[in-house]
Parts: sequence; C-alpha cells; structure tokens
Amino acid sequence: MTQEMPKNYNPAEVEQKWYKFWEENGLFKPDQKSKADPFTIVIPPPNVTGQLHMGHALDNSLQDVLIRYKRMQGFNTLWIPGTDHAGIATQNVVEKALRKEGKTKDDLGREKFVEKVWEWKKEYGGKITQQLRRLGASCDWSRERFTMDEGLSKAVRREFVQLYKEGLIYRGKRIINWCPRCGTALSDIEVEHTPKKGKLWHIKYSTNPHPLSLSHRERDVPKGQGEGPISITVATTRPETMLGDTAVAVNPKDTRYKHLHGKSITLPLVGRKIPIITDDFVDPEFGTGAVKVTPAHDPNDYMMGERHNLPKINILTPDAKITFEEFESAEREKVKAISGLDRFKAREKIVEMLEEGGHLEKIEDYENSIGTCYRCKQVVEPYLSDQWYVKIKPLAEVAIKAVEDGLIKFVPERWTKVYLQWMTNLRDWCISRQLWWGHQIPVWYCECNEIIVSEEVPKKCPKCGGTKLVQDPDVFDTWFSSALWPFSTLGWPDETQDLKTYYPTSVLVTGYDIITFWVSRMIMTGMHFMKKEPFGTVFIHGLVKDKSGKKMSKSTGNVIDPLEIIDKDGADTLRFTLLSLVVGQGQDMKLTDDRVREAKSFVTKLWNVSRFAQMTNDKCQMSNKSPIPKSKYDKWIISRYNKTVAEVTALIDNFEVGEAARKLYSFVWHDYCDWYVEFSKQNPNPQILSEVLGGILKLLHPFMPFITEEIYFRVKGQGARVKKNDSIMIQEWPKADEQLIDDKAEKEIEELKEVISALRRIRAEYSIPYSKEIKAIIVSKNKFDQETIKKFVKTSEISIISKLEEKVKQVATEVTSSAQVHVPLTGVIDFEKEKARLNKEKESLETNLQRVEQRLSNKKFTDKAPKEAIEDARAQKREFAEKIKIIAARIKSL
RNA sequence: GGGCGCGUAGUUUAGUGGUAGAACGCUUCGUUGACAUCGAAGAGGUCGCAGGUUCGAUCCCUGCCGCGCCCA
Repeated sequence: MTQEMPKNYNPAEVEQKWYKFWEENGLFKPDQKSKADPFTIVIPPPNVTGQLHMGHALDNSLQDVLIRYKRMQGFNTLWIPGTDHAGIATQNVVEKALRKEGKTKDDLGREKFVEKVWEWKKEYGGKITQQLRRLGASCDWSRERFTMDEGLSKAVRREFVQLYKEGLIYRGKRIINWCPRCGTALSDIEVEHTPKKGKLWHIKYSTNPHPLSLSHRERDVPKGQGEGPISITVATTRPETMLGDTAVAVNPKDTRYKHLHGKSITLPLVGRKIPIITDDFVDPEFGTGAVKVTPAHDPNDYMMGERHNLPKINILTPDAKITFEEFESAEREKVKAISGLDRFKAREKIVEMLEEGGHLEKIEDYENSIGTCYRCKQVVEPYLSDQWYVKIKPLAEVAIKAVEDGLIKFVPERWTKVYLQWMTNLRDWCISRQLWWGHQIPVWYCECNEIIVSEEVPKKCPKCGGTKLVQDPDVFDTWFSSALWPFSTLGWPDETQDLKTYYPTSVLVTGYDIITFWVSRMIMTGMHFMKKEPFGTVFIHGLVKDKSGKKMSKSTGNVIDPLEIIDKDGADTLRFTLLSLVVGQGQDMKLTDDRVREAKSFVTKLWNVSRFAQMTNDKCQMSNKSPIPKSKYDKWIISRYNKTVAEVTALIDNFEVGEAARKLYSFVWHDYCDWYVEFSKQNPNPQILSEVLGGILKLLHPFMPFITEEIYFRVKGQGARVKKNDSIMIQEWPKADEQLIDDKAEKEIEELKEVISALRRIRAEYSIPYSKEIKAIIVSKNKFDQETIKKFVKTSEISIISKLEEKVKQVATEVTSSAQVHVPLTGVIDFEKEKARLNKEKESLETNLQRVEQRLSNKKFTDKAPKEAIEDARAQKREFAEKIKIIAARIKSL
C-alpha cells in the first residue's frame, strides 16, 4: 500500500533530500562509456566573489532545462560548472576587508596579499556553487573548474606564449582607460559611459597673456611672430588638463581661424609656447571651433599628437593627482599651487586661477558622456602607459567568418547582427592589468634588456646567461582566461579524452550583456586554438528587471533575492517563475510578486492533483507506452496530451523554453485538472489518469526538478526504498504518438464543454445557488453524456430533443456551436432580463455576420482569396445566421 | 550621431495576413469525492499615430511620436 501524500508540500525538506540523492548517486555525471551523442554546456562562470542573483538564477535554470531535457532524451550529457577569479572584483573585495582592519594591500606586499585572497576564496568562494545546487542545477561537480586552477593557468600561459610567437601580441605605450581607484588599465568595454551634467569652459589663449603669468621662456617668443598680439578661445570640459596642452587645433576649412594657421600661442598660467595646428578631426560646430590638444590625457588628442608630432606631457600620477614631473622648472614654478591636488580639486583651482588671470571667457552648461569603471564606478582617466595588447584583426576575421558561415548560430537570430557589428569595429585588446590577483604575465626581463616569453619560469637569460630575471608585474585581464573556458575546462592544452568527446560544446546560454565581453572572445580563441567553434549555438536571453523595467541594483534597492524565494517558496517556484517569463526575442523580463505567486500556485496545484491521482489508484503504472484510452474522455485527454508532448518537445528544441513552460501550465491546469480530473470523477479510468500524470511529471521535470521527483517516487509507491534507476531524471522523455491524436474526440469533448459552460452561464446569470438543481432542455443532434452534465452543473433532469416547441416560455437560453441549451426557470425567470441578454448576444452575432457577409459579397475577395478562407467565411456565415435565427425565435416567444 | 528592440484589456504580456488570447487584479456566485494556494461566471481592447502594399493589416513596408538598450 502506498502512503497517502501529505496535504502540504514542503519544498525545503524535499529539495535538500533529492539534490543530495542525485549528486551522491552520480546522476549528474555523463556516462563515459556511452555511445550516444554528446550534449555539452559549459556554465558561464560566475565571479568567485559572487552571490546568486536573478540573472544567474535565470541563466542557470535555462541551462538546466536543456541539460535535463537532453539527458532524458538519452544524450551523453555534460554540464561543466565553475567560477571565475574575477581579477578586479575579487581584489576589491579583499582590499575592502583589509581596510576594515586598517590595512592596505601594500602593507602586506604582493605575496602575502595574494595568499590572503586565496584564503578568502577558500572560505567564501564556494558560496555561489552551493547556491547553484540549491537552484537544482544538475552540473557535474566532479568536473568543477576555477580559472586559476593549475590546468587553466597553464592554458592561459599557452595562449599568451603562442599568440606572442605568432606575432599577435605586442607591448606598447598608448592611451588606455585607467581606473585611478583600482589602479589598473581597463579594456574599452570595461568602461561604462554615462551622461553627466558638466560645464563647457571657454578659455582664451593668447600671445598677450596676463602680465602676472609671463615666463622667462615666453619673453623669448616673438609676440604673434611679429604681427602683433593674437588670441584664440578654446572650449573644454576638462580645464585641468590644459596643464598638459601641447597645441591648439582648428579645422583647416574653418575660415574663422585661417589667419592663425601656423602661428603660436602661449598657454595661460603655465606660459608654455604651443603651436596652432589644423586637423580634420576638429569639429567646427563644437564650442568655439578651436580645441586644446592634450596628447597625454585624451585619446583623440593622442592621435592628433601622433599625426603632428606633438610632445606628450603627463600631468597625473596613477592615483589621479597633479604632478609636474615632466614640466620645465620655470613652468612648474608658476603652477606649483596646484601640485599634488586631486584631479577634481585641481579643476576648481585651475578655473579659479584662469578667472583671476582674465583667461576665462564664459562657462556653459554641458552634458557629456563620462567613462566610469564597470567595477568601482569611479571616473576613468585616459592615461598614457605601457600595456600588452592582442592584435585583434586576424582573430576577429576568423571569428566573424565562423558566424557568417553558420558554424555558430545565435538564437534569437537577431543577436547575430549585434555580434557582427561589434566584431567588425574591434580595436586591439589591452590584456594587461595592474593588479596582484590574477595570472601574472609570463614575461621576464633580463638586465641585458632581453625579454623572455615562456610558459615555464626561465632559469637564466638565453642571451647573456644572466639569472637576474624579473617577471612582468602585471596580470592578465580576467576575460583573457575565461575566453578559453569552453576548452580549458576540458583539459586543453592537454589532449584529453574529455576534449575529444565534448568539444565543440553544444550550446552556450547567456544574457545579451556579455556577448561582447565573453562570447566574442571565446569564439576568437576557440577558432584560433582549437580550429573549431567553441559551441554550435549561442542561446541569448534577456535580463531580469524589476517591476517597472529597471535594472535591479543594490543602490536602487529594488533587488529581489532569488535565495529568499527559494527559502520561502522553493526552487521549483523560482525556476518556473523565471522560465515562464522568458519570451521569444530575448527581451528583458519584468519580475513581479504576482508572477512568483502564480508559479507557486502551479506547484501547489500539481501537488494536489497528484494527491488526487494517488488516492484514486494507489499504484500508478507509468510506462512510456501510452495506455489504451477507453472512453471519449480518455481519448480526448490522451489526444491533448500527445499534442502537448509534440509541441513542448518542438519548443524546447527551438529554445522557446518560456513558451514550453506556458504550454505545460495551460495543459496541466486547464485540460488535465479543470476538465479531465472532473470527467474522471464520473467516468474513472485510473490508468489513464496516472499515465497522463506520469507524462506531465516527465515533461515538467526539466522545469521543476524537485517536486516532479518527489511526486514521481510517491505515486509509484517507492518512497521508502529509492533506487538510482528509478529517478525521474533518467526516465525517457515522452514521445508523441500520432496514432493517439484524435480530432474527432477533441471536437466531441469541446462541444460538451460548451454545453456545460452554457448551463453554468445561465446559473450564474440567474444566481441559482449550486444547492438548487435545474432542469435542462438541449436541442441538438449530438448525444451528450447526460450523467456527466448532471454532475458538472447539478442538473436533475435533461432532455435532449431535436426541436423545441415554440411555445416554451419560462426558459433561459444559450446557443453553442452544436446545441441550443434551455433551462426552464418557472418563477425565477425575468423576461426583461432574458430579453436584454439575448438581444445583446444577438447584436454581437449580427455584427460578426455583417462583417462576414461584407467580405463574401466583395467580388475581389471571392476571386482572390484562397479557397479555405472563403470556405471558412461561408461556414462562419452559416453558423452566425443559424444562431441569430434561434435567438430571434426565443426573443419572439418570450 | 549610428545600430537594435519595444509600444496589444487596469497591470504584466502571448500571438497571428482572414471574428484579438492568457495570467494577475476587479465584480458576482460558490465549500460538489485533490486543491479557498480552489472552482464557476462576468466586465474590460479604435492591438501608439499617419500613410502605403493587399480582396483584407494588430501582423508586411515607410514616416512620425513615445520608451529602453548598445555603440561612438
């Protein structure tokens, strides 16, 4: 005997139990002996410092759906989990912890600090992987990887050394994005641009500077080269950088400044003599049409400086304080008041000084886009420094081709364009970071100036034999290592069995926000090092937003914590909430309490209907063969079920996971629970009831793994002695049986449902309490199942006749597609009300009829429209006309 | 400035070249053998605006308005 299922479902207990069971029984591991086709996913590795947020919850739920689905279909399934060392983020977290103890990383020194980070990682780094387990993710934890594992570190060194040897890596002094807070370079995409209100300062540069700021050097300059004093006004959003100006530029075509071409001018305050140059880059429309040129502090100015051979004078320290190291002593003397100031303080001071010196012409409000660090949100500084770069073009070309040739497919397809657009405009990739946490660059410098690039630590200099070698202090951009993830996790650069079996991986599932950061780079490295695409499909999804469509963030305070939902309502609820929100085009989705409640109700509904099924027959037979339907109700539900199987399977195959979830919801709730279960109370067939339930559990398992497993074991009556092979996880995914799709049975039941609904409507309309029985007269050619109708609408007597006597008066009427339904309501009926009701129905039918008639009387329509459309229209016309006739007769007879 | 996307019931949205679906909310009724975390019924939509293509447009095309995102 089976134990009755408890009245309430307790997710917390059940989820913990089953996850442990699955993991301990090795159900997440692929079968290495399997000859089945592999299906592989590598997890987008979350930051090791991370906490599970809604984005992770969605991304991993989607992956788990695919993995569990394919596993049930018999594929040799592997999902590799792991985490990313996240250079800046992790270093920041540990630095912050140190600061609380009143220490900085420099107090510890590099070695001790890195040790500290490892300690921290050991203690807290496992958090997010535990959270993924709570979500139900069926990853193979025995293959878990971390980007700083020995193997993956080896992979990064191989990557760098090979690219270097191929001439695809170089070191150069360029303007890069520098985060003064993090103290490191950032790549272009690690900078976020946000519009900010600022000012546009108009500063007058002239050969006739304020007498106070005259310098020795300046006295030697012939004023305006002998043609009297000249001046030019530049507009800038960053006045403090004027200290590093080495030219003023105008557009060559700008007639306003023709007379100044080739002249020189004196930089206010500093007294530096600088040329006026012409460059097409200058926009005559911006400000005054004349711009100051600061090659060391602006990327555009840098390029102008290169074109015109201008000196580059750096004015900032790495932590963004003013320095005059590169100034001449006379210049330095004049502006010493600013020395050592923070960049923003310096701006105020400079503006003040310009004002005092009479150089400031005007100040305008101006909105411009400011670059900030994606990790710490500080304003990024364009900064001149030595960095390592990857030549991107040769890599990008291959990566573009891989997608253009269809080796890699984006789903939804429209993201292809985003990717291609990005890839065709790529600039060289700055891969060095001035951090301590990460893969230190495998480059050593010898006293003899020899540069040694090597995967292993070199013992001596190959050129001079010297042993005093110093390793480059910088580390790699984290993405430089995660770019290898799809094959480094499988063992590359070693030729492992895993690599042979599981590469290329099948699908990559990720949000559109990291197509540029990560997807593009995996494709580049995959094509370059493996000569094969890293994955066949990139499945892109939208981001989880709050109720009003805003990004969830701690500072806005609109974050919904997935773990809270798991604690409160269970992981299945969370998963189903998110999965049913997913829509076709990779649109963002808004998460609301309502949707969570809806999913939770669904979980409860499933539990309750399973209790019913289990009470009805205490041992369900759940094979993969469809049982033979007996009654028309059986035929109907089996037909609906098989259609659902076919549809859901096709939807998942097409990555329409959200639609699959919604389809299942509707089938389970509205077909199975609302109707079949009710039918079966009258016409029981426990075998069908439980077979369909079994199918439902399997179909739902990828979406709601825990409750489906719990019910599966319970209804099979094996709760007490669970065996690995009985797990729903490895049952065969249902197959649709075309033979059992029965349109005739579906139509028959639909017509019955209509009659039942019609009777319910009359009941509701006349407020007839359920306790009171009604009688029904049904005019139809159909032989409706009277017992079922009686049961559904509590009817004492039903007569099914072919024609209604005209004189019948005291009845309320509804017309369905196959019947007229009349309910005698002697004494209860309100003739006026009934007339109004019927008239309203008639009017609506007449509108419809008119529309169809219009269409049919249009010769162009009957000539040009397809046959089926015309047939449909004619059938509609007949139906509407028939109903109107019946209703009109009723109105007349009332 | 360039690109991408969105605008459908009070809210969140699905969807299709041929009478617009759902969920939540709302109103009314209801405890009938799993479920009040429930059931039944109802109200509620000029499918952003203007043109065009078409026999027919919410759907395809163009423009406009509004919103969002990415890139410069």
